[in-house]
Amino acid sequence: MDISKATIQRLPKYLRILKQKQKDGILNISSTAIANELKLNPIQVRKDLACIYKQDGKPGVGFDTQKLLQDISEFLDISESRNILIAGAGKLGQALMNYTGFDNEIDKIIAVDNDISKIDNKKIFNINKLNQLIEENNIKVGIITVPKQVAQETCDKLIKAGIDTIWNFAPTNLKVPDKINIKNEDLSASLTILLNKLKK
Amino acid sequence: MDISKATIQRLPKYLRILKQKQKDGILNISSTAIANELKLNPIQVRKDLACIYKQDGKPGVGFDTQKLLQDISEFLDISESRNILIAGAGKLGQALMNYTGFDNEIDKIIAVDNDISKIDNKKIFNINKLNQLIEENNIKVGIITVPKQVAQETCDKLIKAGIDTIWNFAPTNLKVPDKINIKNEDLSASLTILLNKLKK
DNA sequence: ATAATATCGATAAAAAGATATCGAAGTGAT
DNA sequence: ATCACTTCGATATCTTTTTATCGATATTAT
Repeated sequence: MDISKATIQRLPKYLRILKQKQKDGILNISSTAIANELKLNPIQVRKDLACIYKQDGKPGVGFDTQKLLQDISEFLDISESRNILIAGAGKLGQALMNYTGFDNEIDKIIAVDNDISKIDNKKIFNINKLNQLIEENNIKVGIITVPKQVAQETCDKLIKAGIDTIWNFAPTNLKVPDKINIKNEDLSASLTILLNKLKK
Repeated sequence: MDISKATIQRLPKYLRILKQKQKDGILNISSTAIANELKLNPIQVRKDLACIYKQDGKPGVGFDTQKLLQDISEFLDISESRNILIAGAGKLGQALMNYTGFDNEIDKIIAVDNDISKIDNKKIFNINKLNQLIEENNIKVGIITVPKQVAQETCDKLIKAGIDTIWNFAPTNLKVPDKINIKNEDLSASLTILLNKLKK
């Protein structure tokens, strides 16, 4: 079966809830309970879960918290390359480096910058070591948090160095070859949606 | 006509392109051109635009850059409350304060924090002035960038102070009353989608 | 003037996503 | 043991979103 984009996007949310439940010692959880926490429809939750779990839920009981957690984790666990490079160790770059929500998706996260004062040689490195860092750590995924004026050239450098998946936070639309996987994160678009709800 | 969420989300992207085109002195732009830049379908672009423009595009020519820009700007311009408060002046909070992509959505953006060393009384204020700041600036929209451990209590404070729209960046699912407009920004979910593409 | 090309809007079709229905299975109280 | 309740999965329906088709209009080159 094909798993939809919408579903994939909800999986980390389920995972977060399951971890909390497990911590609380709750052995089983129903689709209704998950749905309530996320303000979703229980049927939707069941359908999502049906795509990935190995063991069915039990009628009247729900899902085994531990096993479901395991199944989602396994699905989300991208073995190929879990190291990430951030280009730009400014406020946003450092915020993402310290972000506590990525524990399921990432092993190691490092940054490069051209401002020498930011370099600590532990997690932030000189940008001239870009190629070396990418190769040594087998990095495939890059996050761009540089100012928009230099975003495109930074992007080009990353691609040249072997990165094939890019998450761009600069407010500009980057152009990449077709084979490159890119997401232009548009905070402005997200805010617009939110404000538009307010309007009504 | 009802305008879809998906459409609203694309409008800021169109706006960004139109601004660039105007800067470049390009008087007309076709749906195809816009679509190419964003890797979208031209039909979709036309349909989106049809929802909001006041003047039609011309067959064979395209849309008047200036007028289209104006129409989208007007649509996105939420007059009611364009001032925003950020709770938490850490790396992420400060990054959002300085984010250059919000020019269309926001007039004024200020932050509060409990760490006195961060307070400059210009854009970052003591959290105990929260109620006063929200009232004086007629703020309706709050962004949460505090650590997840204190996110829920921060959220509650904001709502009590009169905020009715919340954008949460802490990696936790906040609970709010039904009347409150909330978006739990899930960076982890976004990254998951990206990595999942990589997998294939 | 004519033909080739680009573009539009309106309507129709297809695809994706969310929700409803229903029979079956498990739990817990009486 | 029975009954009321919860929950499941499968299938069907409905809604939203995207893409295709088509006739009409403007531009450009010949």
